[in-house]
Amino acid sequence: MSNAYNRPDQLSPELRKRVLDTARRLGYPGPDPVARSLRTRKAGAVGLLLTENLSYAFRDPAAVGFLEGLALACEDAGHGLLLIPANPEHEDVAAVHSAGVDGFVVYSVPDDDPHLAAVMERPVPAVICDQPNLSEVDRVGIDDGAAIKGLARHLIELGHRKIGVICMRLARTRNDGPASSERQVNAHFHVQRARLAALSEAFAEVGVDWEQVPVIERFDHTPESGGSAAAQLMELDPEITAVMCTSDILALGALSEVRRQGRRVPQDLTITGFDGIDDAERVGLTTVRQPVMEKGRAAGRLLLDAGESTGKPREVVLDTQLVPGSTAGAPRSVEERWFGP
Amino acid sequence: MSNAYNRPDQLSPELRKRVLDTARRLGYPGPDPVARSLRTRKAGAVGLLLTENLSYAFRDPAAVGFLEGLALACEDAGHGLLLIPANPEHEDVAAVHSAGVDGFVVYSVPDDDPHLAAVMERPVPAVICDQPNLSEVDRVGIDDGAAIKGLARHLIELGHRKIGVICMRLARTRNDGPASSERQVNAHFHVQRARLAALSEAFAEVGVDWEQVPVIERFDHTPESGGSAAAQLMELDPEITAVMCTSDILALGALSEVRRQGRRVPQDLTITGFDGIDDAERVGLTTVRQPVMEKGRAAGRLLLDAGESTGKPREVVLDTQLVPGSTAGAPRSVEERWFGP
DNA sequence: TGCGGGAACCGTAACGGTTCAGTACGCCCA
DNA sequence: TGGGCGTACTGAACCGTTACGGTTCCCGCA
Repeated sequence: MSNAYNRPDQLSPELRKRVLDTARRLGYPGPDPVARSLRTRKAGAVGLLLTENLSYAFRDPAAVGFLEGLALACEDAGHGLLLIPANPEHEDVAAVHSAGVDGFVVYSVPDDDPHLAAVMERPVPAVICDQPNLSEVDRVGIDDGAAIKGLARHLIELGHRKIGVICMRLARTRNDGPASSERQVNAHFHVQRARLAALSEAFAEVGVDWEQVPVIERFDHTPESGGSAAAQLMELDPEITAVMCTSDILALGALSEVRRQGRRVPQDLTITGFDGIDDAERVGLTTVRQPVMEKGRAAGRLLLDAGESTGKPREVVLDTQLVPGSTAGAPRSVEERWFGP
Repeated sequence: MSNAYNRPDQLSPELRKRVLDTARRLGYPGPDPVARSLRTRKAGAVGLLLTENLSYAFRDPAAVGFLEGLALACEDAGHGLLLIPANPEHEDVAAVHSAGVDGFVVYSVPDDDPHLAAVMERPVPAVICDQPNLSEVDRVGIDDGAAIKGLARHLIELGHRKIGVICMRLARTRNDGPASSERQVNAHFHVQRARLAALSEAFAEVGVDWEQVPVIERFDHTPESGGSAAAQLMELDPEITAVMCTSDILALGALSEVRRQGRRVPQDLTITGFDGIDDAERVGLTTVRQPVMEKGRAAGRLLLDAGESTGKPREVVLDTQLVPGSTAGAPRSVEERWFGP
């Protein structure tokens, strides 16, 4: 029976035909994939866990790019891609437990996420993308620190010393407003933590005290968040000459809010992003491009490649690229700001 | 054992704790989801079949919107969403056979797609979105004919009588160029067939002979395709005053090609799209908006709602909306075109 | 003390396929 | 003619779980 479907060469064509005909006559719908999976211990699918509502993943261009790459890798290997419904609000891990997959890709979740813990308990391989940075799991990411340091040095060369920062959520608890340096250091999102730490280092090199640099945190990753954060930042410290955002989405929001207030970019204020999404490049945002699609593909390949033998976890670090757009320029002195150039 | 994990109320907390402790000590990783699925006959996942490479789905904004809605519906029901690797080039339906899912959503595939046939053979429910229009399966879609007729009447009122059409692929075989009316009528993509038929009807009402209307088909659904098709159309019949495209992606490509050639839109040429994607509304394209996200959500709900009892298939038809943008205007007469207004 | 009844617990039979050992049979050659 | 061999096919065990019915145990009541 099994042979008739799966190994045509193992039995005579005539018998095979007879078996198949009979099966059809009896209304047999073909081998049950679940039973097969049970026996062969292969599900033919990869699970994807992300920290946000599933629908969010389709709104964020960076996430969509990642998904595209991952889907590509899965397709190449003939595997399905199972999106796991892990609502960050309900701590319901059942979906992770009941996912019939050969492995997990974990995309950008906080290090204390219960869903992540559930994934780690499952006896299947996992690859973590971006964050968290667990030492015992395969990982794909970029050098967040080096990437944003390049951007920081760019602004420093332009002459900026008084900056403000807008960052994404630092923990699972909502905190829309200034992020204390303690909160920054203890952030549960490794990527944000690394970027902030790198910024602090870069500016320390030119004598800027990080404690004096306002860092505004936003829970929701939307342009609106970026806009309101920019407003808050300018009110908090009108002296700042540059706003560095840890994502393009936030930066685009900030850009439009700043312009709405009548300030010119970059003459009055410099704004930078991070990611290199299409819309950012379209409007000329100064940012860092990271290969989001390639990241997804690398994650998929890492998971599906048999080379699981080596004891220590593998790590793929992809290159990034500084994109000098038109939203960064030299800061104007205070005199210039008041009396013109 | 099973009870300890799944029905805490069926046994004393003390025993439950003992069982769980022992299980942990023995390195038991928790119930196996595949075995559970086999026993309970529930996979907790919905399969999605689309006609294109998986990665395409993440490039087309309309498809992304659909995915978002579908993911939302799945999430609400606690189901996963399995993207099935159905490469349209290889006719390998194994992936459909080995998908452990409770049902399928089929999105916009040709009526002769072997993957679709494989889905129909599986003893699980299915919902078809957009196309094809099989009589025995639940369906979600829009009234393509009525929608594009509205657009056609809009152009007719403006005075257009000589139009050209750019449409998406009509069959699984590549045909980049004019589509004979026979090919139009026999198109394997119901949506395209319906739209072309409706256009022909609408223009017949004002005495336009459809045989004289050039219809350019493009296999790839990209702006580049739209651009080259527009060029071909203008060369084929320089007299046309309007280009109607069956998608926004094609229309945006056509728009930029037409402008590149130095013609003004809508003064020299009217261009229309279909779908209502963000970019289209951003540039003011005259088009028809369809609720893509809602479509995904409706498909998911239809599949997951238990109301499977009724004998005949259910059908959800969503509303569309004419979006009069700035790319449609009154045609200029031949004199005007040559000698100015 | 005996009995009814309910709660707690346990054993076992599917679920549907794959795999592999084992059997039957035909054929060749000594 | 009989032994050996290879091929075609069959049957049974196993994958890990859940559902279900049976058994035990304990308590209350007559």
